[in-house]
Amino acid sequence: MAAQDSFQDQTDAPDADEIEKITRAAWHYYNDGLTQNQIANMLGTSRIKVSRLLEKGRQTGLIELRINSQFGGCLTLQTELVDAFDLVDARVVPAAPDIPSTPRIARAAASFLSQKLEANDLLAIGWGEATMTTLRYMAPTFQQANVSLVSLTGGVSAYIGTTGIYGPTNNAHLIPTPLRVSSEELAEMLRVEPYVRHVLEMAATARYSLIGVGSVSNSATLVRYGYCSAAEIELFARRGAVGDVLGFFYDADGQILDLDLHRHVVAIQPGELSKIQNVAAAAGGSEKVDAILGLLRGRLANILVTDEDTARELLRRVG
Amino acid sequence: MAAQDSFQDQTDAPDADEIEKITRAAWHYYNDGLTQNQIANMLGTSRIKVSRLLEKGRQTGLIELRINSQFGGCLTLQTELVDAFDLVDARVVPAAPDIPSTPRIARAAASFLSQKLEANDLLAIGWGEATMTTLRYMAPTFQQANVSLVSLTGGVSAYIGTTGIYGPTNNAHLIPTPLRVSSEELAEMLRVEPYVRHVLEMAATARYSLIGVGSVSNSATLVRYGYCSAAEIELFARRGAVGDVLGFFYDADGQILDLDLHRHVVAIQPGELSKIQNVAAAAGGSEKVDAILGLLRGRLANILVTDEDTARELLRRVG
DNA sequence: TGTCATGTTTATCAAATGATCAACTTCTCA
DNA sequence: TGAGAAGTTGATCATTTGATAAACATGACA
Repeated sequence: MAAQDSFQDQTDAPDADEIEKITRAAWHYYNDGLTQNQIANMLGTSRIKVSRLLEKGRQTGLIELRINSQFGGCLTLQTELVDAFDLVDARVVPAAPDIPSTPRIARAAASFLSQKLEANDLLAIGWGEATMTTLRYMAPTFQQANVSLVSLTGGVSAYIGTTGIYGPTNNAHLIPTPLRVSSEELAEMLRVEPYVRHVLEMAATARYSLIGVGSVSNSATLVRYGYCSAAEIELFARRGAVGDVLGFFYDADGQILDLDLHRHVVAIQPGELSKIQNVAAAAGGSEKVDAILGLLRGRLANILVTDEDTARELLRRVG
Repeated sequence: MAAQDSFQDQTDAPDADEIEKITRAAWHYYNDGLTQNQIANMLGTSRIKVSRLLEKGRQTGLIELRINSQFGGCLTLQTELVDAFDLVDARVVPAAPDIPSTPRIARAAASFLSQKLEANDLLAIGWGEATMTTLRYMAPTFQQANVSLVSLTGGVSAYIGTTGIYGPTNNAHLIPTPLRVSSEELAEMLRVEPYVRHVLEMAATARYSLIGVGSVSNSATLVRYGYCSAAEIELFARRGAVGDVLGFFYDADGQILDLDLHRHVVAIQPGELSKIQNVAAAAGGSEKVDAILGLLRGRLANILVTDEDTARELLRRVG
């Protein structure tokens, strides 16, 4: 469990006073086109301080760059993806070799969701790195729009933490269990536990959900966080698994496999997930192409946020 | 009429190919944190070109800076305004001496509306400089979300022009007449003209509308564009006028005055305007405080976008 | 109280950026 | 065809900016 500490935020959230300053600085810098020096004079502070305020604003997602092109995102690939896989929507971030794609995809996912979520909406979230990173970028939106979080699986509380970054009035309804427990019996007991049940039922009522996609490899997040052993992964692969959602492995057609593991997972049932109107998957990278293909074929998600290279590969493979 | 040419855009809209490039460059620059040199290499162009693409993106509103603070805008003043005048929402841009406030307010208004408007929505627009500037910043949004425009008054077509900046599929339903015509009879004839009538009826069904606020002074836009003479303005002032919406002058309580002029105006009737759920007024400056106060007291608008100084003055005067 | 550790501010400097001006291309009209 | 206008691209340079490291303040703890 200790390993999950690395899920915590690296930048701490700015307080109200700082938000005010960042907002002011950002306005003058980006909208008014003033120099940092001029802003420093107006705000009665030093130039370097302004520089840092802006940097912090960008990091935390308080300052968001929105690109208003054709379809909100970037490329014609988006429409092609929507058509090819019969999706509700898609976002494709431009290719950028040598830059890790997860944070970029997370940025796009955060931007997408921020745009779609309305005041007092409920966002259901799964487990995984992409999900976590996306949430971090969305923190300011949660405060602003009073969006509540509800978890689809156990193991989420570790990276939501007890910090108040999701605002004072916002509730985060999390399942207070690990993603996987040691026995089938325990898992069942937890699933019927009133509070857990309540959260899972609530999750099914969300208008939007955000999930990650796991690949079937030794470097999968599930393995790195100790939820699965490398041996298990190999076994699943031989059984035809190409990826996982919420801890459930599926084959190339997106059919959930019948695995012991699945009875050890504390999460919403995949069948229940499809009750949610908009299921957005955030994932990219060549190692995840198989997993994403299966996911989309099995209609386990209807919105995809990915990167350009992955999108091209998906379209090549499906065409 | 020729005077209205100055309403035209100064920056021409980028074409599809350029939008693609700008989008790519913007992603790498703002989201990935690359330098313009690196981007130039990736895109196979020169550094200076990238610099210009980014500049153009910012100018046209394609690249939009969104500040996700407390209430989407900036300051606690926003909540105070909402409370004091019983508004639906408010946006306040931070004070910046020596910078003209109209474009800044327009930016904020554009950002606000872009956020609120949904696909296939209809936006009703009035006449005036602030409205025109706001629309310019919103051009990319119109293309993206397929929002249609409908005019609340005559005289709008002059600044919408025949350019395709509002997208190929987007319709702009404009009243093809001046704001004011020379006789009462002509005005009435135009108002009952089927097409004009159709547009006005359509306008009343819009979910959002954007209007400017005119002050009662010789420097008012109405005077500068020749719709009113200085003598008329003086007369209106003596009759108690503090401002105008859509060419209709009202007093300090926001009651529309009974003026000959009003029978010469080709526009939706003020009573009809209030059928629109969300009426956003974009205006600021010390010379407009009286006009805005009257507007809000008479509930002629329920959303205000203004600047910090004006907001403070409004609150001082009402308190 | 002193010392160490932590975080914050301040100076310095190299890198990055936008403005200016010159060169070039493209198009128009005689 | 060629001169001229209008717009686009490229080079140079001053300004702006963020990174680095040093100084400073702050607070915990022996």
